[in-house]
Amino acid sequence: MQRKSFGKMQCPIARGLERVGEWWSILILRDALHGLTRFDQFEQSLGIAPNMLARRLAGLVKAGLLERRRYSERPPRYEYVLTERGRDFQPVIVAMHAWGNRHFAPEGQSVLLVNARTGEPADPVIVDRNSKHPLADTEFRVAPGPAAAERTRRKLASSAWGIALHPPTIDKRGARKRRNRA
Amino acid sequence: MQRKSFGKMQCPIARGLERVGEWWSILILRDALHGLTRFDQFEQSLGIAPNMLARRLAGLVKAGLLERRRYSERPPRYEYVLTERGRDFQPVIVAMHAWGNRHFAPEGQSVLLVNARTGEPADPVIVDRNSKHPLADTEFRVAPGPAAAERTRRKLASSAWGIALHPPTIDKRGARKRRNRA
DNA sequence: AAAGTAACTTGCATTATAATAGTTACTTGG
DNA sequence: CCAAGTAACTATTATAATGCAAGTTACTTT
Repeated sequence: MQRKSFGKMQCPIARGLERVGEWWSILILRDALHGLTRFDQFEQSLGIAPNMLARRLAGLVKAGLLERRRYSERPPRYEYVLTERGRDFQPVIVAMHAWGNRHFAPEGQSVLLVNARTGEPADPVIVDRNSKHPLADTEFRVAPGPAAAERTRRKLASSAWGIALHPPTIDKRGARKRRNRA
Repeated sequence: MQRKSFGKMQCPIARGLERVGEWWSILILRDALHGLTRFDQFEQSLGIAPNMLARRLAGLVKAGLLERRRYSERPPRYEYVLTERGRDFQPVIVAMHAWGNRHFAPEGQSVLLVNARTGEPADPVIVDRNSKHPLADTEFRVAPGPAAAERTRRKLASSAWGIALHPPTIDKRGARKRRNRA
């Protein structure tokens, strides 16, 4: 069956995933952000089959994250360089990096983010650019924007949507009378 | 063919993707972070087929991002609540949100992140917790950590790895003599 | 002239995803 | 007390996505 498309949902996360949500895509972007540009560099770094790599690179080019450009006329040779859109993906990579290190590195960290000058390890947090407050917990929530459709507004209005971390989900039915037992 | 596993790579991003990199998983986490907990809530919100949802929820439980717990004995009913590991995924969601809004909302933003008190729109940036400097450009780079294997060290040592944004990829071959033309 | 390199494409097997329908175990309304 | 409803799934069957291996093109190097 054809994979269901996220592209027509209004959610920006869904729209983004439509472009980078396939297997390999994010790892390719990781390598591109680390400076790789050539087909065989990606191939070696990832251990990916060439047909898959070709397909993913074409997809990322089509989505506007990479630009395919010829760096040699004869023989024809191409490289893949990040566009602004691709470079803007960096915060996602950094956030993934931090999360992965925190939760899936039981033997200790293998790849660190460090300050380029001092060499000291960095500890990435997301903050609001203006208030400088960390974007966590209950301080921030999602709200319908100017382009939100009616359906989107209803959805945002419904549940306890406050980027609710662990809302108390006590259900009446569970606690209620359990008469006909035995 | 069995999908190639990222779980044994040392990269924290790859390890994370092993857990959340499949179609739907990140959208499920988005909804969970917004307070959804029940099977049918996810089903409606996402428009996902129930078999897919069941598989993904089971996967996220197994990966330790969600906890499946009974909230009603008779009839047996279950809800899915985020674990700490799942809640820690929030920065990735927020970063994706910002990126998606910036690049894939040509009609204007539909879902905004706002300050819960003031209602003002937030502008998420990743900074280093200590230095407060934005983790972008050339200020930060990746480095091998204490648990890095030899292979990982070599890989990190090779390319221009500085989270290089747009390194000048001038190739000698392209510029070099093109003798036997015509 | 043979081997190497870069960037792919083709063919075919195996998995994953999806829509739909069915199942279990109750609760509720009339 | 019986039909309809609700919550949380499983089973079936189709189409697409993924993967490995091998082949191709067009040169460059030894």
